[in-house]
Amino acid sequence: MAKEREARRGRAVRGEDRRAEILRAALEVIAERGYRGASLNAVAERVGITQQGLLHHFPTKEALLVAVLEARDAWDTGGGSPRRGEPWPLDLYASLVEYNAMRPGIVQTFSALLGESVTGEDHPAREFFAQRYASVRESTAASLRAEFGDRLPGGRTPEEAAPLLIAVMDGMQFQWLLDPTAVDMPAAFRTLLQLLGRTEPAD
Amino acid sequence: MAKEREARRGRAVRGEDRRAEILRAALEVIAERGYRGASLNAVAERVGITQQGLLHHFPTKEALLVAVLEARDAWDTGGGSPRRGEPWPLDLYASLVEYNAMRPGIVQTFSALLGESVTGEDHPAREFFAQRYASVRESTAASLRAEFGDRLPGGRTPEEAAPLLIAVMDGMQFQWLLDPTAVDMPAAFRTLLQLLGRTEPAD
DNA sequence: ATTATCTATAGATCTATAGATAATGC
DNA sequence: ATTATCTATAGATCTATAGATAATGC
Repeated sequence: MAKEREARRGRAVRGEDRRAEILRAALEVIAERGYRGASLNAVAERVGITQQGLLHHFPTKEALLVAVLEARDAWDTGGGSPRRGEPWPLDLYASLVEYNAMRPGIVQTFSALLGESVTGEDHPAREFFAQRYASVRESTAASLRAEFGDRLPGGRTPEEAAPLLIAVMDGMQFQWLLDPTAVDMPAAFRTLLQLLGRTEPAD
Repeated sequence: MAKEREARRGRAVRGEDRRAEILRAALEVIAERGYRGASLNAVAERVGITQQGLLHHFPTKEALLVAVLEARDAWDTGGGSPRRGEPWPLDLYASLVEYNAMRPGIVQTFSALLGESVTGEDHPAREFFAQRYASVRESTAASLRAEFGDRLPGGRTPEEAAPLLIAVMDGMQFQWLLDPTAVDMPAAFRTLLQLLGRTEPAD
């Protein structure tokens, strides 16, 4: 095991590369055991260094979690942030759901962190998620308003509909993680969009 | 602290009473720290006994969790199980959401456990939630079918709509726990029910 | 006699600090 | 000189077992 350590090879992995490796490993371990259950040692082992070696790159366990959360933020708003500039078209939300349906690892990590974050005011992910949901509700409402105006065809305001859309995404993720064959996340999302957007009942 | 222990008082708390006290304390501690983060000692302290005293009533930490899960099951299907006999009327689901909106502690405990349960095949709550959701999807679909027949007014099947309703409940709970002022759980649920049930758009 | 608790403690972890050693980049 | 890792280890916990003591119910 120790023989495989990077330092033994041609050259040690430096700076940003190593950090990225550690973040990927942390994401995996958190998916499997949650943040509280994820030991620094388990993450380090997966990278092939010691737990103390890991702490050279991230001085505390909490710093590592914060970096994971920030990486996700950059990652899934990477193509273009819904926070600045024009609101995303609703189609893009549907694509994101389809994208997530192919990435159980990421979905599992963030569902686990979301669940943990509600335990106690002091959980290090709590503030992150509270702000994230506020921001996502806002940008979703903006997208709905851009598409439909101040009232959706069914009579709802964008601010009423936005939390519903987000709740369906999150709720479906849990059902899907527990039994991927039981539910169809993208279909559920499209159904809700269609219910919100239609004026006349389907035939 | 030690002076307050039950054994010092007139008579020790016996059997079922003590078990109920421990379950209530465990529910609280899990809400605050999750299952992995909940130490037996923290639970025992809240009851006023030692950690070893607690293990007399529940031989392992996992046994305690199982008992908490079973208590919940009995608790919220207590008035009449949706699994046997007639399907619940949809109004009752709406009432349950309103009921939950008054009980952040319970909601927080089970949201935290749901989040943890998706981490790893071996999490002791995983099987519980997998079966629970299968069962709840089934009984919700049955309720929708009893109300609307094989197609809802909007054209959805009960089996399509049921996971959506459940997802909205769960997803809204997370948004609500992170910021109770930001969302209205019962209103969101009623909105979705109305969208699913209506034939004509609202005026 | 049984049930409820306690003290003592084994045996695993876990995070983090201290300080040494080795590799890299000027 | 700086960066990356390692060994050693302190100091907290945590779950669970063993065995003693006290209270309760016949």
